[in-house]
Amino acid sequence: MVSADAEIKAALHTALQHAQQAGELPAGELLAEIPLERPKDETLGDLATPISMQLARILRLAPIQIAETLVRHMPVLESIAELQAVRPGYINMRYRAEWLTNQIEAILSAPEHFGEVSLGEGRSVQVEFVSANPTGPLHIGAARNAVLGDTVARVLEAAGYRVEREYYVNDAGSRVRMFGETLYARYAQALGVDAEMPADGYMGAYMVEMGSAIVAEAGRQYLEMERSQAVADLGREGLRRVVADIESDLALMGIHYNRWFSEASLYHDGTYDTAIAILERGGYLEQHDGALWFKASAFGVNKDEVVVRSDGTPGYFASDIAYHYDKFVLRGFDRVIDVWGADHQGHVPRMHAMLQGLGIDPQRLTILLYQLVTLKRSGEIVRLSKRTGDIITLREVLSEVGSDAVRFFLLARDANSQMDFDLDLAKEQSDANPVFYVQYAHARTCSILRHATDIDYSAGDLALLTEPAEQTLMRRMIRLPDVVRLAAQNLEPHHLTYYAQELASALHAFYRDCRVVNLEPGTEAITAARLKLVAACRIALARTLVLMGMSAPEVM
RNA sequence: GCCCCAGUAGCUCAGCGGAUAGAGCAUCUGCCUUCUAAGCAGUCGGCCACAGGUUCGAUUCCUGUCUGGGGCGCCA
Repeated sequence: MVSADAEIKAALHTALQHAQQAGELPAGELLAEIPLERPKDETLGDLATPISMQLARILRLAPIQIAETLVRHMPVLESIAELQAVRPGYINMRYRAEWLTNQIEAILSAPEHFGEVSLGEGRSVQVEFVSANPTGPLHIGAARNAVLGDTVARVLEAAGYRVEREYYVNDAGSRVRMFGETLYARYAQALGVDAEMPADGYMGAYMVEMGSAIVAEAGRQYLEMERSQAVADLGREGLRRVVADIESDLALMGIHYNRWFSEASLYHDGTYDTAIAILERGGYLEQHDGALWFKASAFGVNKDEVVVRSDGTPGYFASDIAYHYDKFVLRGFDRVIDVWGADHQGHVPRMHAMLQGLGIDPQRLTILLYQLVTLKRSGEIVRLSKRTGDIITLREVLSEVGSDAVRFFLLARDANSQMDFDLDLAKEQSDANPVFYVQYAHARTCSILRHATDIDYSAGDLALLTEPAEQTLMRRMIRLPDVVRLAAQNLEPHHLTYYAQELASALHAFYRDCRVVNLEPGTEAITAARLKLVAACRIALARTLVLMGMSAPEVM
């Protein structure tokens, strides 16, 4: 699809040069970047540039005078029909009708690609998200991570990146041992043995259930082997089950990973040793107080970080070093995005320092932080704790609220802003819910098209669509690529939710103002044109919903 | 004490240095014999937390203050 923006910016540049050569504008430095914006008020125009205001000081002329001069020198454009210099000094522009309808035709000729932009140019990016400890079911707090990560991945795919989704399975370390101990106790209890729960064990009911389930399948065999062996084996078996549950929970939200990466594998295949040796060679490791430290202070970070504890076991940072060495060096991703809750925010500088220590450009790693979600039920904040078992699981919420609503709600806010997720509200909101508003618009387009199954509208002439509602709808539709670009550039998928509502709104207004399927004689041409528009709009709505990971129902 | 995020309509929140600051919900008022009323139209509602600064121009950038959340472990 032709980029109107690029064409216009180039033309403004040309106009400026011509005006200067003609002596109508004084010589002066040109702006590095030509600003182009979409007026908030759609009646002002489709695009506008405040360039004259920025040039006013450099050229020592009134903005409006510069704007008028530039308009006179603008070359003829494929995308723009009229230019107008107005009030403070804006140049407002309106799309050429033919260009606009061509964009709509383009949607119909490549439906599955509508909204795609070439930003990534085939570069590879790994998005690692959720990665919650596999010691219990996912709780609702993980959902924001899941939605953010998966939607960023979808947006980046649409923006031309080669994307891989990954879940980092923390299957090494002390928590996993504790998990095994807990499961051993629950397993033994299920067999009537009076086993004691470890002091810091996982108290949730799911451990009890898992203990019983393993008894049902495997009998007493773990009681008959050596205890430490049984704890290890049960831990591994329990982990396998929890990971399987996590996988199916996320699948319920349409989230599928390319890879489930084992933390423990980093220590078995030599990755850890290799990565640590690089830091050692660089002189970034230091032994003191019985532990091995990474000298983040060598990179201007205020605190060092423990790599190997004084008891000889590697800490989580040791794994992070090896894991990111694997991501960047062994697998060679151009970019990596780690999605983290804001409670881990303090570690970001040390992650970048560590990459520098490994000789990797830290700019290749983006740590996408999101503020934590507080969960409300009946107006009260619900505390979350895996240890006490007082949790609300993602699965519960999904069955109560549904994947589409969970995704939309969690996506609709900037990751940087805190949010309350009110369970009662999410459940109650059925018809007043923006989720249904958008999906209903899609269902409505399908409904219209069902009424026209006998009509061949392939030759419909979009030039006939001159009603304001038709014009507005077309303009909203072709904005999707801009939204994708914005969301991909800033890693801000929440823009999609606002766009979706605006697009749906335009469709509903069109439905009110313009009768589509009309069987009266003499209306064939306009009916065909409108059907074509509706068909294209259905694609735009469906693509938007798909980008948000939501379903696009044909009937509601 | 130091670091990070936020403070915009009654509520939940958008707003990439530019025009009269927007949406949904809530309030109030209209609109279904015609392609789905899960819809549409209208109404009410704002010292953009506060104080300075930079700028032709600040809700947006900078500094400080206040308020809320998160962090400052040989936890992850």
